[in-house]
Amino acid sequence: MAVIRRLPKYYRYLSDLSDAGVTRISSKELAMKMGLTASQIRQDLNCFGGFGQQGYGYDVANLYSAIGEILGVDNSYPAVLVGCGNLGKAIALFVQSSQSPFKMIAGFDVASDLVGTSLNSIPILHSSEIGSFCCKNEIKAAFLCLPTESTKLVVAQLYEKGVRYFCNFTHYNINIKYKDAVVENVHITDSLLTLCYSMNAKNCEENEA
Amino acid sequence: MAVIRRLPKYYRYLSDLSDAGVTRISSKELAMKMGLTASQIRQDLNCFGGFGQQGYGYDVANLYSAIGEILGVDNSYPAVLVGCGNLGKAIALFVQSSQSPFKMIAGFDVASDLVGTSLNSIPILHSSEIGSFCCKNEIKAAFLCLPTESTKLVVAQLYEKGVRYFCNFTHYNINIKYKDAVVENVHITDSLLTLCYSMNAKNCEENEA
DNA sequence: TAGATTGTTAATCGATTAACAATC
DNA sequence: TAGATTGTTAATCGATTAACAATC
Repeated sequence: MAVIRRLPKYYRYLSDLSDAGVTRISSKELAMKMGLTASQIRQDLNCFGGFGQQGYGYDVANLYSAIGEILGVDNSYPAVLVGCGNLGKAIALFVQSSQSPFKMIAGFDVASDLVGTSLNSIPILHSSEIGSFCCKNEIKAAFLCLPTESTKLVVAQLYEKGVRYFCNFTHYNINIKYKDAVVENVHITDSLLTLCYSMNAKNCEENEA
Repeated sequence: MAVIRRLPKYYRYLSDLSDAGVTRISSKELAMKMGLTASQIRQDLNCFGGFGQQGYGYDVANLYSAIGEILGVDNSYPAVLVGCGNLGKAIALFVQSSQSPFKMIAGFDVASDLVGTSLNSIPILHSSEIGSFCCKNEIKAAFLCLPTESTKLVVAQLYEKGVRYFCNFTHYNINIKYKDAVVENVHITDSLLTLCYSMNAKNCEENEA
């Protein structure tokens, strides 16, 4: 649902507003800040209940905590990182630093110079231990930052042990085989090529003129 | 347009098929592999011309190179990286390694222990030089991997020197102020919270039962 | 009371799916 | 010719926008 994908954005903007000391905001103002329409914001927020007040607007602190609760930001789901290269490292630090709803409790890799070391206090184990580790620790979520070629096998192991939530930076399409897996794909290559398309289209325009 | 966002995906899958030695494919088969409908694929591809052949399907090599041309993958746009921390580093290597349409020619940072070093042969300069560097090298595209707080100022400098294409990993909303900037936002925090929402929603379901 | 702004319904728009004639 | 599969049109679905009555 498109609304749900916008909730984290609302949450971010409300956090900023709150930090800036703003206590109330109208859908119109928020729309301008976010680049949406006021109508859409009212429609979106009403999916989850009447948070606003006619003639007044929305109470920033109220709305912020309400959306936080809908998203479940106060959770601390234990998660694992598979692939501890540059991207994996960045993601791990990312997950640890911001008040994230995930707690990275282990990293996995096959590189012998990484196994046994740690990533900002997260231990890096050998990938052969993924299955037993996830089983023992009742892991539900995994971050996949490994090469696409190795992903199929890793996902099979994770799924078998009950992992159903994936933040997937690889190009392996998890949902084809595992219909009930919940997957957030982050395909940086696709963003790159989309940007490239725009530059290319612009070029063509200019050449025509 | 939704179709354009799918082009990079088609391109990826066709590349894989080509590597696997597949020479032709029907919309039906491709749909299954990609998790789309055959109808959608035919509709999408027809936006750019009749690449298929009735009764036969699509020629993989043909379609691959046609989409590559539409995307403009053979370009090599010079680009800069702003923010050379863990994420920036991962992105830089990313852009360099895969046959990417961008060529990262410089990185910028304010950290004195980074300035003067290099990132896989890309020189890291001090952020104060961004403007003059981009001007001199006619840079059109920038990758933003710096803290959100510093981004406003950096974008102002880049925009002033003619940069109009941004791959933005920060939470600064470029298009609010710069309407004609073309921006690909990659908001990992949002993906994280969306995933969290799903886990949370599942939990609630279970508690109700 | 008057002004502001929401909640909510209706209208519009765009994207996806279904169907089928065209054609290889 | 018969079978397969596209190109393309029409139908459906969902999401966005506009409008306005309700109400603080």
